[in-house]
Amino acid sequence: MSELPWRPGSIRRPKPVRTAKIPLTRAEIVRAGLRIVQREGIDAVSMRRVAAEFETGPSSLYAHVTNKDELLQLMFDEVCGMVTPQEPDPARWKDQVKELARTAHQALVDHNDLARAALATIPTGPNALRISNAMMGIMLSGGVPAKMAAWAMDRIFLYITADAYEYSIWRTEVVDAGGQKESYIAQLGEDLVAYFAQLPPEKYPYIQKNAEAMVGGGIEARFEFGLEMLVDGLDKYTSES
Amino acid sequence: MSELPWRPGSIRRPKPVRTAKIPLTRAEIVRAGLRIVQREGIDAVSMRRVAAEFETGPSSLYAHVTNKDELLQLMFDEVCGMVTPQEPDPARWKDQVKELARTAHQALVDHNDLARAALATIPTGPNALRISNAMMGIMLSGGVPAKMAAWAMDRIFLYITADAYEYSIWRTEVVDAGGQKESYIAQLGEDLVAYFAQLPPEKYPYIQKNAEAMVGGGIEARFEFGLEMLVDGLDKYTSES
DNA sequence: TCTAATGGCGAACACCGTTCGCGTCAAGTA
DNA sequence: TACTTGACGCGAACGGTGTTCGCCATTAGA
Repeated sequence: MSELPWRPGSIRRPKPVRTAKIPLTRAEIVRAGLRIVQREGIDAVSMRRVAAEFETGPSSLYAHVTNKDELLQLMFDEVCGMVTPQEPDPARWKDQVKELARTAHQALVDHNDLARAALATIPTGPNALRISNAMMGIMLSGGVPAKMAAWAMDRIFLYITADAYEYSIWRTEVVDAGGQKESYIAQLGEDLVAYFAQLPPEKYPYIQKNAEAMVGGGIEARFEFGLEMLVDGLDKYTSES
Repeated sequence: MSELPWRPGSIRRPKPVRTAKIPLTRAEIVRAGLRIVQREGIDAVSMRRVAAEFETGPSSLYAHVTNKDELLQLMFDEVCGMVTPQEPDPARWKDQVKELARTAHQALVDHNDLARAALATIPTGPNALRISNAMMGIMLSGGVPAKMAAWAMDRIFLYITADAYEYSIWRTEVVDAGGQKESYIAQLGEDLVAYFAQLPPEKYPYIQKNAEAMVGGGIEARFEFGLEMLVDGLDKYTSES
Protein backbone atom coordinates (compact mmCIF):
# COMPACT_ATOMS: atom_id res chain seq x y z
CA MET A 1 0.00 0.00 0.00
CA SER A 2 1.32 3.38 -0.95
CA GLU A 3 1.85 5.80 1.88
CA LEU A 4 -0.82 8.34 2.62
CA PRO A 5 0.52 11.81 3.18
CA TRP A 6 -1.14 12.57 6.49
CA ARG A 7 0.52 11.09 9.51
CA PRO A 8 -0.57 13.10 12.53
CA GLY A 9 1.82 11.76 15.14
CA SER A 10 5.46 12.70 15.43
CA ILE A 11 8.28 10.23 14.93
CA ARG A 12 9.44 10.29 18.45
CA ARG A 13 7.27 11.86 21.10
CA PRO A 14 9.90 13.60 23.22
CA LYS A 15 9.02 14.58 26.74
CA PRO A 16 9.44 18.29 27.28
CA VAL A 17 12.98 18.07 28.44
CA ARG A 18 14.46 21.41 27.50
CA THR A 19 15.18 23.58 30.51
CA ALA A 20 15.06 27.20 29.41
CA LYS A 21 14.32 28.50 25.91
CA ILE A 22 11.17 27.73 23.95
CA PRO A 23 10.05 24.12 24.40
CA LEU A 24 10.64 22.87 20.81
CA THR A 25 7.50 20.92 20.12
CA ARG A 26 5.91 20.13 16.81
CA ALA A 27 3.29 22.85 17.24
CA GLU A 28 5.88 25.41 18.21
CA ILE A 29 7.99 24.56 15.17
CA VAL A 30 5.01 24.98 12.88
CA ARG A 31 4.23 28.33 14.48
CA ALA A 32 7.81 29.47 13.98
CA GLY A 33 7.60 28.44 10.33
CA LEU A 34 4.44 30.47 9.89
CA ARG A 35 6.06 33.53 11.45
CA ILE A 36 8.92 33.23 9.00
CA VAL A 37 6.78 32.67 5.92
CA GLN A 38 4.68 35.69 6.81
CA ARG A 39 7.62 38.00 7.25
CA GLU A 40 10.19 36.66 4.79
CA GLY A 41 8.41 34.36 2.35
CA ILE A 42 8.47 30.62 1.81
CA ASP A 43 11.98 30.53 0.38
CA ALA A 44 13.22 31.83 3.73
CA VAL A 45 11.64 28.85 5.51
CA SER A 46 14.69 26.62 5.67
CA MET A 47 15.36 24.08 8.35
CA ARG A 48 18.28 26.19 9.49
CA ARG A 49 16.22 29.36 9.64
CA VAL A 50 13.45 27.67 11.62
CA ALA A 51 15.94 26.06 13.97
CA ALA A 52 17.61 29.41 14.50
CA GLU A 53 14.29 30.62 15.93
CA PHE A 54 14.95 28.20 18.79
CA GLU A 55 18.65 29.02 18.93
CA THR A 56 19.64 25.55 17.83
CA GLY A 57 20.79 23.63 14.77
CA PRO A 58 18.66 22.12 11.99
CA SER A 59 19.09 18.52 13.10
CA SER A 60 17.08 19.21 16.24
CA LEU A 61 13.93 19.64 14.19
CA TYR A 62 14.06 16.15 12.74
CA ALA A 63 12.91 14.66 16.02
CA HIS A 64 9.56 16.38 15.55
CA VAL A 65 9.15 16.49 11.78
CA THR A 66 10.20 13.89 9.21
CA ASN A 67 11.42 16.42 6.64
CA LYS A 68 10.88 19.88 5.27
CA ASP A 69 8.02 18.79 3.07
CA GLU A 70 6.06 17.57 6.06
CA LEU A 71 6.77 20.82 7.88
CA LEU A 72 5.32 22.78 4.96
CA GLN A 73 2.24 20.56 4.88
CA LEU A 74 1.74 21.05 8.59
CA MET A 75 2.08 24.79 8.15
CA PHE A 76 -0.52 24.74 5.40
CA ASP A 77 -2.94 22.77 7.50
CA GLU A 78 -2.42 25.14 10.42
CA VAL A 79 -3.49 28.00 8.16
CA CYS A 80 -6.52 25.97 7.07
CA GLY A 81 -7.40 25.81 10.74
CA MET A 82 -7.84 29.58 10.76
CA VAL A 83 -10.80 29.31 8.38
CA THR A 84 -14.16 28.84 10.07
CA PRO A 85 -16.84 27.63 7.66
CA GLN A 86 -20.52 28.49 8.10
CA GLU A 87 -23.45 26.13 8.43
CA PRO A 88 -24.96 25.32 5.03
CA ASP A 89 -27.97 27.44 4.10
CA PRO A 90 -29.54 25.96 0.94
CA ALA A 91 -31.09 29.28 -0.07
CA ARG A 92 -27.74 31.05 -0.18
CA TRP A 93 -25.56 28.20 -1.39
CA LYS A 94 -23.85 30.09 -4.19
CA ASP A 95 -23.03 33.02 -1.95
CA GLN A 96 -21.76 30.63 0.67
CA VAL A 97 -19.46 28.92 -1.82
CA LYS A 98 -17.99 32.27 -2.75
CA GLU A 99 -17.79 33.36 0.86
CA LEU A 100 -15.87 30.26 1.89
CA ALA A 101 -13.62 30.64 -1.13
CA ARG A 102 -12.88 34.25 -0.21
CA THR A 103 -12.09 33.34 3.39
CA ALA A 104 -9.73 30.56 2.42
CA HIS A 105 -8.12 32.78 -0.19
CA GLN A 106 -7.60 35.51 2.38
CA ALA A 107 -6.04 33.10 4.87
CA LEU A 108 -3.55 32.01 2.23
CA VAL A 109 -2.80 35.55 1.09
CA ASP A 110 -2.23 36.53 4.71
CA HIS A 111 0.61 34.07 4.79
CA ASN A 112 2.63 35.39 1.91
CA ASP A 113 3.61 32.73 -0.63
CA LEU A 114 2.71 29.73 1.50
CA ALA A 115 0.24 28.90 -1.27
CA ARG A 116 3.13 27.46 -3.25
CA ALA A 117 3.45 24.71 -0.69
CA ALA A 118 -0.26 24.04 -0.96
CA LEU A 119 -0.03 23.65 -4.75
CA ALA A 120 2.44 20.82 -4.38
CA THR A 121 0.16 18.74 -2.20
CA ILE A 122 -3.00 16.69 -2.12
CA PRO A 123 -4.43 18.25 1.04
CA THR A 124 -5.37 15.57 3.54
CA GLY A 125 -4.74 17.33 6.85
CA PRO A 126 -7.59 17.55 9.37
CA ASN A 127 -8.14 21.28 8.96
CA ALA A 128 -8.04 21.15 5.20
CA LEU A 129 -10.54 18.31 5.34
CA ARG A 130 -12.79 20.40 7.55
CA ILE A 131 -12.89 23.06 4.84
CA SER A 132 -13.43 20.52 2.07
CA ASN A 133 -16.20 18.93 4.07
CA ALA A 134 -17.92 22.27 4.61
CA MET A 135 -17.65 23.21 0.93
CA MET A 136 -19.04 19.83 -0.01
CA GLY A 137 -21.94 20.32 2.40
CA ILE A 138 -22.80 23.73 0.98
CA MET A 139 -22.83 22.46 -2.59
CA LEU A 140 -24.83 19.37 -1.76
CA SER A 141 -27.37 21.51 0.07
CA GLY A 142 -27.65 23.60 -3.09
CA GLY A 143 -28.62 20.56 -5.12
CA VAL A 144 -25.34 19.92 -6.88
CA PRO A 145 -24.87 16.17 -7.44
CA ALA A 146 -22.12 14.60 -5.34
CA LYS A 147 -19.72 13.88 -8.18
CA MET A 148 -20.08 17.37 -9.64
CA ALA A 149 -19.71 18.92 -6.20
CA ALA A 150 -16.52 16.99 -5.52
CA TRP A 151 -15.00 18.00 -8.82
CA ALA A 152 -16.11 21.61 -8.56
CA MET A 153 -14.66 21.84 -5.07
CA ASP A 154 -11.38 20.49 -6.36
CA ARG A 155 -11.29 23.01 -9.20
CA ILE A 156 -12.24 25.96 -7.00
CA PHE A 157 -9.59 25.18 -4.42
CA LEU A 158 -7.03 24.79 -7.18
CA TYR A 159 -8.04 28.21 -8.43
CA ILE A 160 -7.86 29.73 -4.95
CA THR A 161 -4.40 28.38 -4.34
CA ALA A 162 -3.03 29.38 -7.71
CA ASP A 163 -4.39 32.89 -7.40
CA ALA A 164 -3.03 33.29 -3.89
CA TYR A 165 0.37 32.27 -5.15
CA GLU A 166 0.26 34.64 -8.09
CA TYR A 167 -0.86 37.37 -5.73
CA SER A 168 2.15 36.76 -3.52
CA ILE A 169 4.49 37.17 -6.48
CA TRP A 170 3.21 40.64 -7.16
CA ARG A 171 3.56 41.50 -3.51
CA THR A 172 7.07 40.10 -3.33
CA GLU A 173 8.17 42.33 -6.17
CA VAL A 174 6.64 45.27 -4.36
CA VAL A 175 8.47 44.42 -1.15
CA ASP A 176 11.71 43.97 -3.05
CA ALA A 177 11.27 47.46 -4.40
CA GLY A 178 11.16 48.72 -0.84
CA GLY A 179 7.55 49.37 0.07
CA GLN A 180 5.51 52.29 -1.33
CA LYS A 181 2.92 49.72 -2.30
CA GLU A 182 0.37 51.72 -4.26
CA SER A 183 2.78 53.86 -6.21
CA TYR A 184 4.94 50.90 -7.16
CA ILE A 185 2.03 48.77 -8.35
CA ALA A 186 0.79 51.74 -10.36
CA GLN A 187 4.24 52.14 -11.87
CA LEU A 188 4.51 48.46 -12.77
CA GLY A 189 1.05 48.60 -14.31
CA GLU A 190 1.97 51.63 -16.37
CA ASP A 191 5.13 49.94 -17.59
CA LEU A 192 3.14 46.90 -18.64
CA VAL A 193 0.59 49.02 -20.48
CA ALA A 194 3.41 50.84 -22.23
CA TYR A 195 5.02 47.53 -23.13
CA PHE A 196 1.81 46.12 -24.61
CA ALA A 197 1.03 49.35 -26.42
CA GLN A 198 4.46 49.44 -28.01
CA LEU A 199 4.14 45.93 -29.48
CA PRO A 200 3.98 45.62 -33.27
CA PRO A 201 0.26 45.80 -34.18
CA GLU A 202 0.63 43.50 -37.16
CA LYS A 203 1.89 40.73 -34.89
CA TYR A 204 -0.18 41.25 -31.75
CA PRO A 205 -3.18 43.30 -32.88
CA TYR A 206 -5.62 42.35 -30.12
CA ILE A 207 -3.17 42.77 -27.26
CA GLN A 208 -1.71 45.96 -28.64
CA LYS A 209 -5.10 47.57 -29.10
CA ASN A 210 -6.40 46.54 -25.68
CA ALA A 211 -3.32 47.23 -23.61
CA GLU A 212 -5.21 48.99 -20.82
CA ALA A 213 -7.85 46.25 -20.58
CA MET A 214 -5.11 43.64 -20.24
CA VAL A 215 -3.54 45.29 -17.25
CA GLY A 216 -6.47 47.10 -15.69
CA GLY A 217 -8.32 46.07 -12.56
CA GLY A 218 -7.06 45.21 -9.12
CA ILE A 219 -5.86 41.80 -8.11
CA GLU A 220 -8.84 41.32 -5.83
CA ALA A 221 -11.27 42.15 -8.63
CA ARG A 222 -9.64 39.57 -10.87
CA PHE A 223 -9.93 36.90 -8.22
CA GLU A 224 -13.58 37.72 -7.79
CA PHE A 225 -14.14 37.64 -11.54
CA GLY A 226 -12.66 34.16 -11.89
CA LEU A 227 -14.56 32.92 -8.87
CA GLU A 228 -17.79 34.12 -10.42
CA MET A 229 -16.95 32.40 -13.71
CA LEU A 230 -16.47 29.13 -11.84
CA VAL A 231 -19.55 29.34 -9.66
CA ASP A 232 -21.79 30.52 -12.49
CA GLY A 233 -20.58 27.68 -14.65
CA LEU A 234 -21.64 25.32 -11.89
CA ASP A 235 -25.26 26.39 -12.06
CA LYS A 236 -26.38 24.09 -14.83
CA TYR A 237 -25.68 20.96 -12.81
CA THR A 238 -28.12 21.76 -10.01
CA SER A 239 -31.21 19.58 -10.08
CA GLU A 240 -33.48 22.49 -9.14
CA SER A 241 -33.89 24.83 -12.14
CA MET B 1 11.07 52.88 -14.62
CA SER B 2 10.78 49.38 -13.24
CA GLU B 3 12.37 46.68 -15.32
CA LEU B 4 10.23 44.72 -17.70
CA PRO B 5 10.91 41.01 -17.58
CA TRP B 6 11.44 40.36 -21.26
CA ARG B 7 14.84 41.22 -22.62
CA PRO B 8 15.33 39.28 -25.83
CA GLY B 9 19.03 39.88 -26.42
CA SER B 10 21.83 38.16 -24.58
CA ILE B 11 24.30 40.00 -22.40
CA ARG B 12 27.27 39.40 -24.55
CA ARG B 13 26.86 38.03 -28.03
CA PRO B 14 29.83 35.67 -28.30
CA LYS B 15 30.92 34.58 -31.70
CA PRO B 16 30.69 30.82 -32.14
CA VAL B 17 34.19 30.19 -30.96
CA ARG B 18 34.00 26.75 -29.52
CA THR B 19 35.83 24.22 -31.66
CA ALA B 20 34.35 20.81 -31.04
CA LYS B 21 31.44 20.02 -28.70
CA ILE B 22 28.01 21.64 -28.94
CA PRO B 23 28.17 25.37 -29.74
CA LEU B 24 26.83 26.76 -26.42
CA THR B 25 24.38 29.37 -27.62
CA ARG B 26 21.36 30.75 -25.86
CA ALA B 27 19.01 28.61 -27.94
CA GLU B 28 21.05 25.49 -27.33
CA ILE B 29 21.07 26.11 -23.59
CA VAL B 30 17.30 26.50 -23.57
CA ARG B 31 16.93 23.27 -25.51
CA ALA B 32 19.19 21.47 -23.07
CA GLY B 33 17.09 22.79 -20.20
CA LEU B 34 13.92 21.51 -21.86
CA ARG B 35 15.48 18.08 -22.34
CA ILE B 36 16.31 17.94 -18.66
CA VAL B 37 12.95 19.17 -17.42
CA GLN B 38 11.20 16.60 -19.58
CA ARG B 39 13.26 13.71 -18.32
CA GLU B 40 14.09 14.66 -14.75
CA GLY B 41 11.75 17.45 -13.70
CA ILE B 42 12.26 21.12 -12.99
CA ASP B 43 14.15 20.59 -9.75
CA ALA B 44 16.83 18.83 -11.78
CA VAL B 45 17.29 21.92 -13.95
CA SER B 46 20.22 23.43 -12.12
CA MET B 47 22.87 25.57 -13.73
CA ARG B 48 25.36 22.82 -13.03
CA ARG B 49 23.19 20.16 -14.57
CA VAL B 50 22.57 22.23 -17.71
CA ALA B 51 26.25 23.11 -18.01
CA ALA B 52 27.16 19.44 -17.66
CA GLU B 53 25.15 18.85 -20.84
CA PHE B 54 27.88 20.86 -22.59
CA GLU B 55 30.67 19.28 -20.56
CA THR B 56 31.54 22.54 -18.86
CA GLY B 57 31.02 24.40 -15.59
CA PRO B 58 28.03 26.51 -14.55
CA SER B 59 29.75 29.86 -14.95
CA SER B 60 29.92 29.37 -18.71
CA LEU B 61 26.17 29.75 -18.95
CA TYR B 62 26.12 33.22 -17.49
CA ALA B 63 27.49 34.66 -20.72
CA HIS B 64 24.25 33.71 -22.44
CA VAL B 65 21.68 34.00 -19.66
CA THR B 66 21.52 36.51 -16.80
CA ASN B 67 20.41 33.98 -14.20
CA LYS B 68 18.45 30.81 -13.64
CA ASP B 69 15.16 32.64 -13.51
CA GLU B 70 15.67 34.02 -16.99
CA LEU B 71 16.59 30.57 -18.24
CA LEU B 72 13.33 29.19 -16.89
CA GLN B 73 11.35 31.99 -18.51
CA LEU B 74 13.06 31.34 -21.82
CA MET B 75 12.27 27.66 -21.50
CA PHE B 76 8.63 28.46 -20.82
CA ASP B 77 8.41 30.74 -23.82
CA GLU B 78 10.02 28.11 -26.00
CA VAL B 79 7.25 25.71 -25.01
CA CYS B 80 4.68 28.40 -25.79
CA GLY B 81 6.19 28.48 -29.27
CA MET B 82 5.06 24.90 -29.78
CA VAL B 83 1.42 25.96 -29.59
CA THR B 84 -0.12 27.01 -32.91
CA PRO B 85 -3.39 28.91 -32.49
CA GLN B 86 -6.18 28.81 -35.05
CA GLU B 87 -7.77 31.70 -36.88
CA PRO B 88 -10.79 33.08 -34.98
CA ASP B 89 -14.12 31.69 -36.17
CA PRO B 90 -16.91 33.68 -34.44
CA ALA B 91 -19.41 30.85 -34.77
CA ARG B 92 -17.24 28.44 -32.84
CA TRP B 93 -15.64 30.86 -30.38
CA LYS B 94 -16.37 28.85 -27.25
CA ASP B 95 -15.04 25.65 -28.77
CA GLN B 96 -11.98 27.54 -29.96
CA VAL B 97 -11.31 28.89 -26.50
CA LYS B 98 -11.42 25.38 -25.11
CA GLU B 99 -9.35 24.01 -27.95
CA LEU B 100 -6.59 26.57 -27.45
CA ALA B 101 -6.71 25.94 -23.71
CA ARG B 102 -6.34 22.20 -24.26
CA THR B 103 -3.41 22.66 -26.63
CA ALA B 104 -1.55 24.96 -24.27
CA HIS B 105 -2.30 22.62 -21.37
CA GLN B 106 -0.96 19.69 -23.32
CA ALA B 107 2.23 21.52 -24.22
CA LEU B 108 2.84 22.24 -20.57
CA VAL B 109 2.00 18.73 -19.45
CA ASP B 110 4.37 17.38 -22.09
CA HIS B 111 7.16 19.17 -20.28
CA ASN B 112 6.75 17.68 -16.87
CA ASP B 113 6.58 20.26 -14.06
CA LEU B 114 7.77 23.21 -16.12
CA ALA B 115 4.38 24.76 -15.30
CA ARG B 116 5.77 25.68 -11.90
CA ALA B 117 8.13 28.12 -13.58
CA ALA B 118 5.21 29.58 -15.52
CA LEU B 119 3.24 30.17 -12.31
CA ALA B 120 5.98 32.40 -10.95
CA THR B 121 5.94 34.74 -13.93
CA ILE B 122 3.94 37.37 -15.72
CA PRO B 123 4.37 35.93 -19.22
CA THR B 124 5.68 38.56 -21.59
CA GLY B 125 7.76 36.48 -23.99
CA PRO B 126 6.97 36.68 -27.72
CA ASN B 127 5.54 33.18 -27.97
CA ALA B 128 3.41 33.57 -24.85
CA LEU B 129 2.13 36.84 -26.28
CA ARG B 130 1.23 35.11 -29.51
CA ILE B 131 -1.00 32.73 -27.57
CA SER B 132 -2.52 35.53 -25.50
CA ASN B 133 -3.17 37.52 -28.63
CA ALA B 134 -4.89 34.58 -30.29
CA MET B 135 -7.06 33.88 -27.25
CA MET B 136 -7.99 37.53 -27.08
CA GLY B 137 -8.93 37.48 -30.77
CA ILE B 138 -11.15 34.45 -30.36
CA MET B 139 -13.02 35.95 -27.41
CA LEU B 140 -13.44 39.32 -29.06
CA SER B 141 -14.78 37.63 -32.17
CA GLY B 142 -17.31 35.91 -29.94
CA GLY B 143 -18.61 39.22 -28.67
CA VAL B 144 -16.97 39.28 -25.27
CA PRO B 145 -16.12 42.87 -24.29
CA ALA B 146 -12.43 43.66 -24.25
CA LYS B 147 -12.08 44.05 -20.50
CA MET B 148 -13.96 40.84 -19.77
CA ALA B 149 -11.96 39.01 -22.44
CA ALA B 150 -8.67 40.17 -20.96
CA TRP B 151 -9.64 39.09 -17.48
CA ALA B 152 -11.12 35.80 -18.59
CA MET B 153 -7.98 35.01 -20.55
CA ASP B 154 -5.89 35.74 -17.49
CA ARG B 155 -8.03 33.46 -15.33
CA ILE B 156 -8.11 30.64 -17.87
CA PHE B 157 -4.34 30.64 -18.32
CA LEU B 158 -3.90 30.69 -14.56
CA TYR B 159 -6.14 27.65 -14.38
CA ILE B 160 -4.28 25.88 -17.17
CA THR B 161 -0.92 26.43 -15.54
CA ALA B 162 -2.06 25.42 -12.08
CA ASP B 163 -3.67 22.25 -13.37
CA ALA B 164 -0.62 21.33 -15.42
CA TYR B 165 1.51 21.71 -12.34
CA GLU B 166 -0.81 19.63 -10.19
CA TYR B 167 -0.87 17.04 -12.94
CA SER B 168 2.91 16.84 -12.87
CA ILE B 169 2.90 16.16 -9.15
CA TRP B 170 0.77 13.09 -9.62
CA ARG B 171 3.03 11.93 -12.38
CA THR B 172 6.17 12.56 -10.36
CA GLU B 173 4.89 10.34 -7.59
CA VAL B 174 4.17 7.70 -10.16
CA VAL B 175 7.67 7.93 -11.58
CA ASP B 176 9.18 7.82 -8.11
CA ALA B 177 7.32 4.60 -7.53
CA GLY B 178 9.08 3.15 -10.56
CA GLY B 179 6.67 3.23 -13.46
CA GLN B 180 3.66 0.91 -13.75
CA LYS B 181 1.58 4.01 -14.39
CA GLU B 182 -1.98 2.73 -14.47
CA SER B 183 -1.73 0.28 -11.62
CA TYR B 184 0.02 2.77 -9.36
CA ILE B 185 -2.50 5.53 -9.97
CA ALA B 186 -5.27 3.05 -9.32
CA GLN B 187 -3.56 2.01 -6.10
CA LEU B 188 -3.12 5.59 -4.96
CA GLY B 189 -6.75 6.29 -5.75
CA GLU B 190 -7.89 3.28 -3.78
CA ASP B 191 -5.79 4.34 -0.84
CA LEU B 192 -7.34 7.79 -0.92
CA VAL B 193 -10.86 6.38 -1.10
CA ALA B 194 -10.06 4.13 1.83
CA TYR B 195 -8.65 7.07 3.75
CA PHE B 196 -11.73 9.22 3.15
CA ALA B 197 -14.08 6.35 3.91
CA GLN B 198 -12.36 5.65 7.19
CA LEU B 199 -12.74 9.23 8.45
CA PRO B 200 -15.05 9.82 11.44
CA PRO B 201 -18.51 10.49 9.94
CA GLU B 202 -19.51 12.86 12.74
CA LYS B 203 -16.62 15.16 11.86
CA TYR B 204 -16.47 14.87 8.08
CA PRO B 205 -19.91 13.58 7.06
CA TYR B 206 -19.99 14.82 3.48
CA ILE B 207 -16.49 13.72 2.59
CA GLN B 208 -16.81 10.39 4.33
CA LYS B 209 -20.07 9.57 2.61
CA ASN B 210 -18.85 10.61 -0.86
CA ALA B 211 -15.37 9.16 -0.75
CA GLU B 212 -15.57 7.65 -4.22
CA ALA B 213 -16.90 10.86 -5.78
CA MET B 214 -14.01 12.80 -4.25
CA VAL B 215 -11.38 10.66 -5.86
CA GLY B 216 -13.13 9.42 -8.99
CA GLY B 217 -12.52 10.60 -12.51
CA GLY B 218 -9.34 10.92 -14.46
CA ILE B 219 -7.09 13.95 -14.31
CA GLU B 220 -7.97 14.88 -17.88
CA ALA B 221 -11.69 14.76 -17.12
CA ARG B 222 -11.19 17.09 -14.16
CA PHE B 223 -9.30 19.57 -16.29
CA GLU B 224 -12.08 19.51 -18.84
CA PHE B 225 -14.70 19.97 -16.13
CA GLY B 226 -13.04 23.07 -14.74
CA LEU B 227 -12.48 24.47 -18.21
CA GLU B 228 -16.14 24.08 -18.95
CA MET B 229 -17.06 25.82 -15.69
CA LEU B 230 -14.91 28.76 -16.66
CA VAL B 231 -16.09 29.06 -20.26
CA ASP B 232 -19.75 28.58 -19.38
CA GLY B 233 -19.46 31.26 -16.72
CA LEU B 234 -18.19 33.59 -19.42
CA ASP B 235 -21.33 33.34 -21.47
CA LYS B 236 -23.37 36.00 -19.74
CA TYR B 237 -20.97 38.76 -20.75
CA THR B 238 -21.38 38.30 -24.50
CA SER B 239 -23.37 41.06 -26.14
CA GLU B 240 -25.20 38.65 -28.43
CA SER B 241 -27.78 36.67 -26.45
C1' DT C 1 24.57 6.91 43.99
C1' DC C 2 25.29 4.44 39.98
C1' DT C 3 23.59 2.75 35.44
C1' DA C 4 21.24 2.86 31.18
C1' DA C 5 19.04 4.91 27.51
C1' DT C 6 17.08 8.67 25.39
C1' DG C 7 16.92 12.77 22.96
C1' DG C 8 19.42 17.28 21.63
C1' DC C 9 22.44 18.86 18.33
C1' DG C 10 27.51 19.84 16.14
C1' DA C 11 29.69 18.51 12.26
C1' DA C 12 29.80 16.81 7.82
C1' DC C 13 28.12 15.55 3.00
C1' DA C 14 26.56 16.55 -1.35
C1' DC C 15 24.15 19.64 -3.58
C1' DC C 16 22.57 24.63 -4.99
C1' DG C 17 23.06 29.84 -7.59
C1' DT C 18 26.24 33.18 -8.44
C1' DT C 19 30.79 35.86 -8.76
C1' DC C 20 35.56 36.70 -9.53
C1' DG C 21 39.58 36.69 -12.03
C1' DC C 22 43.00 33.95 -14.36
C1' DG C 23 44.69 32.12 -18.61
C1' DT C 24 44.00 30.93 -23.19
C1' DC C 25 43.01 31.78 -27.85
C1' DA C 26 41.54 34.41 -31.89
C1' DA C 27 41.53 38.63 -34.44
C1' DG C 28 43.78 42.90 -35.85
C1' DT C 29 47.85 45.40 -37.02
C1' DA C 30 52.53 46.25 -38.61
C1' DT D 1 54.61 36.43 -40.70
C1' DA D 2 55.03 37.98 -35.96
C1' DC D 3 53.40 40.57 -32.25
C1' DT D 4 49.87 42.85 -29.42
C1' DT D 5 45.58 43.22 -27.56
C1' DG D 6 41.34 42.14 -25.81
C1' DA D 7 37.55 39.23 -25.08
C1' DC D 8 35.66 35.03 -23.58
C1' DG D 9 35.54 30.34 -21.37
C1' DC D 10 35.46 28.43 -17.12
C1' DG D 11 37.91 26.64 -12.42
C1' DA D 12 37.51 27.72 -7.94
C1' DA D 13 35.33 29.66 -4.20
C1' DC D 14 31.47 31.72 -1.23
C1' DG D 15 27.57 31.30 1.32
C1' DG D 16 23.62 29.02 1.22
C1' DT D 17 20.44 24.45 1.12
C1' DG D 18 18.23 19.46 3.13
C1' DT D 19 19.49 15.60 5.52
C1' DT D 20 22.30 12.03 8.29
C1' DC D 21 25.38 10.31 11.69
C1' DG D 22 27.06 9.67 16.08
C1' DC D 23 28.71 11.83 20.33
C1' DC D 24 27.43 13.73 24.63
C1' DA D 25 24.69 15.35 28.50
C1' DT D 26 20.82 14.69 31.02
C1' DT D 27 17.26 12.32 33.14
C1' DA D 28 14.64 8.23 34.98
C1' DG D 29 14.96 4.10 37.36
C1' DA D 30 17.17 0.81 40.48
